Amino acid sequence: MSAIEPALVRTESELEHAVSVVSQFNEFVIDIETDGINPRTNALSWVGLATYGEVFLIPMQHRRGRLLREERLTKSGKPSKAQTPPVHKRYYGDPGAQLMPDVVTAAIEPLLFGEQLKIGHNVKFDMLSLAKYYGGRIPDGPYNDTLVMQHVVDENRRSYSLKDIVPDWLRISKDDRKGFYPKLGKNVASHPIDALAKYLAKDVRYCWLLWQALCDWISREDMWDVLKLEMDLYPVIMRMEAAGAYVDPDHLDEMEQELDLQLQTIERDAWTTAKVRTPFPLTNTNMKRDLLFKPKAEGGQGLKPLKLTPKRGDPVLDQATLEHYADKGNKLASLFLDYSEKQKLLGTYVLGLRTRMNNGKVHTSFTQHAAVTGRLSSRDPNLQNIPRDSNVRALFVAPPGYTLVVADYDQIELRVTAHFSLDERMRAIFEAGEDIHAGTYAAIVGKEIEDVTKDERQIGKGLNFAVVYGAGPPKVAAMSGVSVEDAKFFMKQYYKRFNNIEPWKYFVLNEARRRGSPAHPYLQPPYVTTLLGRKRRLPDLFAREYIPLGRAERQAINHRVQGTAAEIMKIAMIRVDQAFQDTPFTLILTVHDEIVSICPEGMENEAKELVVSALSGITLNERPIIDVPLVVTCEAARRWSEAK
DNA sequence: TTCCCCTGCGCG
DNA sequence: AAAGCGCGCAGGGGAA
Repeated sequence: MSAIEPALVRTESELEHAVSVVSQFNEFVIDIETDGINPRTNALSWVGLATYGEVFLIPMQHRRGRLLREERLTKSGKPSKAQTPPVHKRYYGDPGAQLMPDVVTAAIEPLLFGEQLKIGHNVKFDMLSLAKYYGGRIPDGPYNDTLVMQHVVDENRRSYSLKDIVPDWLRISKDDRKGFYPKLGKNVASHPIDALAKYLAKDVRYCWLLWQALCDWISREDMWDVLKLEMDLYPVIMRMEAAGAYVDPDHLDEMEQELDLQLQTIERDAWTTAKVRTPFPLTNTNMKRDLLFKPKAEGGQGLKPLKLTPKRGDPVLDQATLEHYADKGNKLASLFLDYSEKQKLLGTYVLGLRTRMNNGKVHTSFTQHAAVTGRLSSRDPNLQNIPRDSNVRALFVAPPGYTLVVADYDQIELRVTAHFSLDERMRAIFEAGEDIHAGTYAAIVGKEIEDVTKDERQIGKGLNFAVVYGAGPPKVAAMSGVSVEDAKFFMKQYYKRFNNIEPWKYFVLNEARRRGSPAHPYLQPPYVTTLLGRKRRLPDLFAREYIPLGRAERQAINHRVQGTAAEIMKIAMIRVDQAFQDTPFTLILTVHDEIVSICPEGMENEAKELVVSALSGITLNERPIIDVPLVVTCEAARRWSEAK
């Protein structure tokens, strides 16, 4: 490929030209640079655009021109001729004429808010950052995110950064990669304007080429339905991230103080127990190690290390070790354990939330490229693993004047299983609207569902988990509270009674293997699909050893079920978003089989009705999406913890 | 200092 | 014979 000559857009007429060229095409790549990673607070510093054969780079208020001269200083401050003195001073030229961000954002508005396809690598970040310049308006679709596209065609990659993907596409050898995509520091403003232009030109140009290659590949893989769902969901996710989740600030303060106090108490208690003269923080691992494992004569507890670190031979201080000695009655070990538990609650959830708060809200990122099955994931902060029975969930509240509306699917994965397996007995339980776990137990022992006890229902639950996750007798036994022998018996009965489940599993696995080539398990891997055709490629379905083989088989079955459930929820989210247009209702969170919205106080019933019908009335080709009823529970609550 | 891997634990 | 899927984050430990 020929070298890219970055044409900098510095004047209004150049800007007008750039926009008019880009607007002639149906699609374009956009990539922006900012001074920070928080889209709600960062400032725009560069816009890069690419389309058929064209690249435009628009710097704004970039202060460093070309690098004129480097001065190397010794520590004493004197100029030095030595080869690599540690301190540099650099002199830069005039960066030249540039446009103001307001002028640029106004000019590109028709590109963003028009009908053209907007392409970018994680373009969500760019749009959320730009929304500030349009009074918070987030450009609606159509979008193509090359990050999501890459994940659709190859879900098993470790990295999805442009820097790692593009060289694969262009077949750049390992040795040439460093020079091919030079690493620029995070701080955009610190680089000379020409260096940054060169870098950004590569980014937008390669993103454009990547998009073209990915379009072909998605066609080849026949996965446009999957991509369409992801890209229809894209603006919905952006709106959710922008809306954010409200956190009760007073409650957060209270919890922080309470945990602080508890930590201090534990710390003081530990100092007394250890009989130390000088207080030390209970985060100090070396100190804790000494106190537990040094002989009593040296002020320690004289415990025997359970295992040692491989390199230095220090005693390991992990949870298992601490628990071992805490169980034996060592007070210090149990105090250390208590401390780390509270520390985790305080650090991960309380302070973790606090540092990410913005005007009373936290704005998570939902990623579409993290889960191999196609589930969404949530990060920075992760709002999908908030503890259920601690007080943390109660921190999430509706804003003043609003109520939370929380809806979730009942047993969606088992309903999907019933749909795919065509198991009549399993479907009958759902058709009759009965409790699946109790119904499962009743079916295998042949008793009435009304007579199933709580303990027996637990056995049914364990068996149902075993179906979806592929758990073996020991796990089923542990979950059901029965012996391994009994678990084996129940499982055997289960597959006898629900007699289509096992054949269905074998069918899915055989179908997957037929799609692959045993001779080339990586070039042409076996794969399983979801309802819409999302693939999970599993080379290990051809493994000869039973551990990886067994794992791959469990992953295969689980993919079809979990991935399809995820698709149903994604369609539901799009429908909720549509139903919420021109209403005061807002979708704010999703946790796999649950969605959380807010609505003005007093409008709960209307909101609930919209949500329930959006979730339960999903069709595909004018038929219900699965042949098993979708049951939704929905309730209004002041705090997230108060729902269900 | 920064990055990577591992373990443990929170959720569905 | 043995057999739990999918995530993200914090902390420990080691490598660069």
